[in-house]
Amino acid sequence: MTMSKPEQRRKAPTIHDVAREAGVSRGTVSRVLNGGHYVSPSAREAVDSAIRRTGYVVNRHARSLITGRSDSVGFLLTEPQERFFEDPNFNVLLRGCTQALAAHDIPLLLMIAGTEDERRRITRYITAGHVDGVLLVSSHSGDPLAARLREAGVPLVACGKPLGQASKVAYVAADDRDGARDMVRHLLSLGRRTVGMVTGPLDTPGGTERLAGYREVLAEAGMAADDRLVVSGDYSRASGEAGAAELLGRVPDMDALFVASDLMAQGAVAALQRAGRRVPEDIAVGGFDDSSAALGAHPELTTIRQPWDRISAEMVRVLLAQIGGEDPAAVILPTELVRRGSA
Amino acid sequence: MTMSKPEQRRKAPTIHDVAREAGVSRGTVSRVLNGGHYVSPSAREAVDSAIRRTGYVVNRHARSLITGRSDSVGFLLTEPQERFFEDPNFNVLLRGCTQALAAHDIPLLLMIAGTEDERRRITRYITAGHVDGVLLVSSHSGDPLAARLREAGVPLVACGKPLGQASKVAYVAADDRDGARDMVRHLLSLGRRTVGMVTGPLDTPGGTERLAGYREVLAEAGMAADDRLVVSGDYSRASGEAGAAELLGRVPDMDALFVASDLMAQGAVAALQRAGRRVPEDIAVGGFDDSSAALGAHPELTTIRQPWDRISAEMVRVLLAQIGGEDPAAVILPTELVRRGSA
DNA sequence: CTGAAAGCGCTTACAG
DNA sequence: CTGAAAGCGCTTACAG
Repeated sequence: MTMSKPEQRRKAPTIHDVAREAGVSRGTVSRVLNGGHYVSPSAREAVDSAIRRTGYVVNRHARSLITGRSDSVGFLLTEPQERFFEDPNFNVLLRGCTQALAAHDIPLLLMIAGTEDERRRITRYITAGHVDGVLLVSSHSGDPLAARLREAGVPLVACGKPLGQASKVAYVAADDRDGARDMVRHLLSLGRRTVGMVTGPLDTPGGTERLAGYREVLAEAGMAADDRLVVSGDYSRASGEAGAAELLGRVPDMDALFVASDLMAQGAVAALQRAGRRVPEDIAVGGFDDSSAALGAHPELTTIRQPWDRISAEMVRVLLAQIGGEDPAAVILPTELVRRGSA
Repeated sequence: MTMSKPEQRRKAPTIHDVAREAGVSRGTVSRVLNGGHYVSPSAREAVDSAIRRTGYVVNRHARSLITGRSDSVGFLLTEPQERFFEDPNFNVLLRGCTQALAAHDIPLLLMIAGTEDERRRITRYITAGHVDGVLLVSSHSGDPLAARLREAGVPLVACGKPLGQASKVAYVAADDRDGARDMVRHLLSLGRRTVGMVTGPLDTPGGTERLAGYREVLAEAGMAADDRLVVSGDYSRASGEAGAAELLGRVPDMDALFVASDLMAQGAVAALQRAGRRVPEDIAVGGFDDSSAALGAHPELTTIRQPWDRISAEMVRVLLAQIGGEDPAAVILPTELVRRGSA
């Protein structure tokens, strides 16, 4: 009559077992669990030891039921999924947020809102209080979800400045404009004089700000703005290829190209090489992100590093602060030029 | 005296409000919520309507407290993180699992166990019952986490066959060996005669099975096994580059190369080209995965498609079945040859 | 500093 | 089919 199955999940010890073991009341155990205020050193010690002996782990459901908090956070993706999941930045951000939350013992719930149906379901889930706050990844403006969640009073922090929003949404972003300036200055410092650009989507901050930085530096340098040198992409590799080919057709003597993401730049390099141009000899190419795509290009990309580790850490910090009652805040982080083979 | 802040989170309606509104008892509302058994049509209708009017959403914490289930699932990554987050397959798998679970209204908790500390914390969290089951992504054998969770009786399904485990672990995998056979046959059908291979890590099923398939086909074709033609990688792009360079040094007249992942194959193509070889004219290259890395290579990779959509859907199905009391099951899914420019 | 007690919002036998 | 009641495991005023 031995058990042949894997060990049954035994009934877990409760606060009651710990209290009995420690010779105190359940209230005292709870106080120890919640910061140890108003507990004598001896009681605290007895409880700590009883917790170790019993292997007690708090039942989060019971706790949440009474506190009204879930002690969990949602990571919400509202971009059309294909693009984001193709984007190497996404992984870094997701990992960073997961680990920053883990340090606070807070689980991350991954939510993907691609369709209107999913948006509805997720909105209901979130506003029902199943998460305490939301890390929002959605670079496009006019996202209805952000507005709905704001109205419902859900603590929220966006990755990148939400363009269309009332200014009250907290966000964390790299300094896109400054990064773009650094890259274009670098291209000019190489002696290049005809600098094209493939932008990101112009309804995103990365799209408009990086373009603005590009224009500022050209203006500083006394170069006339030339719209033929600018084309828009959508952050996909394919749009980088198409954009570079288009520009080459318009301005064959272009000798430098600033591409607003590494993945697009990877595509751009391939298109330029296919057209017989050598990178960087004939045309220097600068990317943006310093994502893994920068190493997948040949030559490897000179690019602008976005500090994703810090971005994710700050997103979590700002969100937890809001959950704790502080006001929304905006955080802008500096970028850095990374030189490799392409420019 | 108007409110200037975003709308306060009002107190959510409870089952009690619904009962009052519908003119029934709380027990009846609960029965409607849990499948509607033993409820008269009229009562059910009254409850449904009351739920709509009040905007009631069940409080999952209260439910979980009594049912003992969390109605959530963990997605656990135990690979050293760098490699996985570099792997484009990961995104597809994670998205697929999230969406398959969402269809059941079950949230996915993302867990990353890179260090021993994290492993301990996560084990405690899971065995405390905070998730009902675990989707495990860990290609290496001898992962202590899988064993610990099995012993604790936690429903579990692995992505890929767990090599070192007792046979009792459920898993879902593509048919690695068969896919490798298809690729090598394809290379031979092109008239190539000196076929090298860069394998995956040999403590993973993808590593050993794809190598076994390669050897089988060469043996079938009556070709002598030649260890100089085989080198091991670790699924990183860099290891693909190094592997291809190494093989070229050993066997300069190699005219085909099978690489056990697209990301490694991307690196291999770059290394071959750097060595002055044309792909596919001088040397045909076949990858494995049909991940986004296949499109990032130039030429684009001929590869073996792993059916990630089906893999993730099956992982979720098998896990939910286990949570529902069924025995662990293994599912093997067929692969498919995808022809592109590299072979 | 500590204990006894109320209560969070549900589900589920138990009677009827 | 339905209601009244117990109870899941916690936290938090309230007295002392």
